[in-house]
Amino acid sequence: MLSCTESGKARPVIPEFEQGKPVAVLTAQPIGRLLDYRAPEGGCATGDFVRVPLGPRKVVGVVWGAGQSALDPARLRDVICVLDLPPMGEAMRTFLIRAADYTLTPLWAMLRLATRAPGLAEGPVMQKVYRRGGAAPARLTQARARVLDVLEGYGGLPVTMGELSAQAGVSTSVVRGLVTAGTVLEEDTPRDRPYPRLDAARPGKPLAPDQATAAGLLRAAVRAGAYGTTLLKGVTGSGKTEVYLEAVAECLARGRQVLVLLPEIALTAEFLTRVEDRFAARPAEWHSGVTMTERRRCWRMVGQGGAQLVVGARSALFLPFRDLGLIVVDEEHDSSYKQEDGVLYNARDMAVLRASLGAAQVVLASATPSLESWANAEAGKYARLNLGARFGAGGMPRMRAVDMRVEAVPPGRWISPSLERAVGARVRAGQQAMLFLNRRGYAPVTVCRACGHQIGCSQCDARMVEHRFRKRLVCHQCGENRPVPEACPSCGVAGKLAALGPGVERLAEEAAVLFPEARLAVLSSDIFGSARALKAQIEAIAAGEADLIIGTQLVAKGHNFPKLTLVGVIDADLGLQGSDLRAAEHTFQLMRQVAGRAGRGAQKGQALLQTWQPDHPVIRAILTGDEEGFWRAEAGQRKAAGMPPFGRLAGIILSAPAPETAFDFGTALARHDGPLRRIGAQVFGPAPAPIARIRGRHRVRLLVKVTKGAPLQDAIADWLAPHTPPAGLRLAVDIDPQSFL
DNA sequence: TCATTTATCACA
DNA sequence: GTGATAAATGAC
Repeated sequence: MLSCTESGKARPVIPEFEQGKPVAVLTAQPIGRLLDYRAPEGGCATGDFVRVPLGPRKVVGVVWGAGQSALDPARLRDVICVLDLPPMGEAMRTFLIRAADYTLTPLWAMLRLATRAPGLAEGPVMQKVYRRGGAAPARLTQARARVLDVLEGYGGLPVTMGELSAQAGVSTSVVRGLVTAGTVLEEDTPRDRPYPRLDAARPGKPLAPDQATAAGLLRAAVRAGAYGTTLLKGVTGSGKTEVYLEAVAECLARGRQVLVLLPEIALTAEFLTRVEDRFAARPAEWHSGVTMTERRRCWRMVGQGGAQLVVGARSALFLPFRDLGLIVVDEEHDSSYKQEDGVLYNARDMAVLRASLGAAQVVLASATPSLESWANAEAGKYARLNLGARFGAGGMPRMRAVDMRVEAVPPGRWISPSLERAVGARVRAGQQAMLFLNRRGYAPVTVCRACGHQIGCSQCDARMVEHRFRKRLVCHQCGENRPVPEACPSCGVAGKLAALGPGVERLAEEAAVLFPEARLAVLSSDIFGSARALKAQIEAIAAGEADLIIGTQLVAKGHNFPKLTLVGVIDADLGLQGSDLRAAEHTFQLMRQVAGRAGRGAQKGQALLQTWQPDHPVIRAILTGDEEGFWRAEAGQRKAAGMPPFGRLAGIILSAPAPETAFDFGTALARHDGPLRRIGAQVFGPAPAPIARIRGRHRVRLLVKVTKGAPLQDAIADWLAPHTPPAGLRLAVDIDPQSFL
């Protein structure tokens, strides 16, 4: 049904824009301006979702204000109708405008993020449901009795035809017959049903004293009903989740909505169960994995107030919340909060923006906060709460470096004798051990021993990584893959290709030889086809169905393995190398998290870090656990260099099929840097972007660096405005880039 | 985004 | 000139 339905919702008697008056409409189409239409019958108002004609098509838009075009109003086309959706409020419109300005993204692209749900233009879809009626059946056959039994089991709740007939094991005609007889009632209900109420009054788990204090402060902040951001820092296992669930409870009790952002879909399942335990019902879910129907339900219910709590990925920030009182950003340091394709935004920063416009609270939770958040807390912009105590006898694991310079590790092997002994001991004692290596596949490099050629990707500049499990060479940048060749593609000599360096698959091979009696489990994102398979594997491991876990990055994220007592980091130096300023921060966070996996149960955990540079400041900070010292040292270095968070950066990424196109345009931009110099900004580049070639497109990057507080976005807009990119060249501005040289 | 218009090019 | 195809354009 395509009609714009009337749900009988009362519209004001005198509309803001009466029929025929010109109104400006924003659509999600790539048009750099608002389009004017005439208000429809019954009029419309600012914020209304409308359906408008655009060329030969009909699209969804939002009334943005009074018409402004110089066109003769009589020649404007009519708004087709006002959609039966709650209008977009002032706060949400401001949020979209401010987010667009901040990220230098066109407003229409922001609206697209905010309307990414199917069937917005459609009226509520109805569904037939059945329940027990009054009249007794004239004839009670066996089949009919089974239907009534099933209905009895639902205790008066309505059931769908599909469910009813399947459960009773009868055909639909049996139910039909009962409907005609009046024994079963048929009713229409909207398909998009509200989510079950969460019981905010339900008491939570008992809290340790420091948890209770933190929870109390968060509750008070929520109760105040004003904007504020709190950095909730607590080591792994310190009970951060319980603490912020108290703030969630407070917010729900006050009748305001809550959004909890998680960095990974894989983490939602576990979190949903925790919410169910705490509030006796499951919340709404929003991420790329949910079905279209569920998406529509979620979007609509969030807007109507039929969803109190949404658990989701970063894009959930753009849902049409009616009254959002609290946003929790869990694992706030996680780099996946930064969208790196399409609209470039950082969900953590956008959460703060949205909250500040809607008098909401933000809780940034992490064991290893980002330097940005740490600095904001130091500067007094964010409140800061620390959770120290840790449940169980564990405590933070004992950490020790394994100095690879003195260990005798034969070539082609990566597990040092010290680590081997430690793992062997744990496995024999019936405990779990984990080997961590942040490299997927079998070997990162495949080289020809005859000519020295390294097999690279034909589309990117990356090297192809051998995946022996899949018997293919895979490019980790673009996903291109092909079978492992017999002969070298460069010199044609057969049988001389050799795998260099370790990947998790190869590590698993080595471990299988060293610990033949141990049950191995390899956790790598590319081995599992689906999130469900991965989840099943994680649960099996947690239940103790493996002795030795070998994993990548994936294992560092919030999974709980109670029997795990030893973590061995194969190459702690990975990530320290290279000139990325954030490398130290990332390594620190990753190692601390991995180490935090060990000993969450009753056993004391241990972490061994294999390193070639045990004196490196980051490694030392990890080992001594001197976090504050690490942050302070890192902050000092950044400050001295004028780098984020003490200075600001923007990346300009130019991509084109031919490298010269991008380079020439970049050079032209760099030469005309007047608007940037006016605010004291410097331009660096053009240089090949961190990923210099993706899917056949060459990427070049310029970096703009400026002191904090300068009007960076305005200057960049002025700077870019006079330059028209040549055909085939794409330009993207990345404010606050995640990685910089 | 997408349908339509306009420019471009190889070839007769 | 013809037709096919690629690039450019405008949408109220």
